[in-house]
Amino acid sequence: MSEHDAIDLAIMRTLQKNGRISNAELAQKVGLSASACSRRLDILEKSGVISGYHARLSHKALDYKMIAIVHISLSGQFAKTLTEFEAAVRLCPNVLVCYLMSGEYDYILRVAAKDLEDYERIHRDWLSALPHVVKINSSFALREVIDRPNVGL
Amino acid sequence: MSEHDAIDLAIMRTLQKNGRISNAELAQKVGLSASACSRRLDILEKSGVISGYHARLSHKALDYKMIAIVHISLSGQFAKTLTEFEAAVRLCPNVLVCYLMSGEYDYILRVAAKDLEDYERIHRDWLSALPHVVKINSSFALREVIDRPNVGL
DNA sequence: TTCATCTTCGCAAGGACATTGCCAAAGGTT
DNA sequence: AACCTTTGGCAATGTCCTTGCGAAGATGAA
Repeated sequence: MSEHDAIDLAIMRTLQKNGRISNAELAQKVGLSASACSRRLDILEKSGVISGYHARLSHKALDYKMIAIVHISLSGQFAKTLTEFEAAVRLCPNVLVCYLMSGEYDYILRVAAKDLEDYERIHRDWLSALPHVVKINSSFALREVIDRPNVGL
Repeated sequence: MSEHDAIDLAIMRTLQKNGRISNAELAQKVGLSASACSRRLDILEKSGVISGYHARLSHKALDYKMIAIVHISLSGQFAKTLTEFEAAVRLCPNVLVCYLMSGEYDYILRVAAKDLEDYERIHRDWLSALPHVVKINSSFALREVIDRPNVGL
């Protein structure tokens, strides 16, 4: 594992805000020559510190206006049970986030839907069909207060 | 407001998966010449359909290995109460996501911490200090099963 | 239908950019 | 001091991005 100095952090911070900046401009912002900057960026990408770049699309354009938080309990905590559940949940394209959790519920999901009707379909065709589920609890987001891609550096 | 055809959708889908792809490669993937692709992309960006590009940083690589899901209840649902809470929570850099919710709890937060000790600090210095909070419930992620930036188109 | 108009494409060119090799400077170790 | 490792800058070459221009297709009115 490598150490990250101030320049690496500046590269990450800059690319977090503008992931499609040119290498030349990036180099200028962090105070390096283009070649040195390109090499450092290459290391950050290949080591997995920067795991990808993604366009952020306007919610309006995609019509996914509804976010649901879904708490799910399974019938047991056996490895096979968890594995089968996770394999199934990965197939649902509307599930943005899924965590195995400590506490009252086994999994927490963040699900995107176009509207309530769409969510009803997702719930019926996907969530209810997940294996080993004994309890599903859906809550709906009324407002998105924060949605940061990463921790503020 | 413009309509989006299959090519526009292909551009969005591609850039969602790889936001730093070159325009030449993007053009090839969607079946356009580089110039036509560049012009369409320009329109998508300037119209706000694509609102930005962001590098995705590995939380683990940055030593943020711990994700907590925090459920919070406030003392009331008055507009002033919500506004003050939201203004305060926005200041905490460790809060990645915050939704105002329907259901049992008022807010759900996703918080990144380096370790349990770090989370204890965040809880003490930030979360406990949020105004109008009457109940905080923290759960910890044991495993990240899915973390997608956007809905699969 | 026919013509005018608007849109969007592909092609070409020149200007910008990314990458690689090579060498020098800085820092650490024996 | 001598050596080794790391990392930056410069230069060159190949690639890429952008813009102007003309052509093809779509749209609408006479």
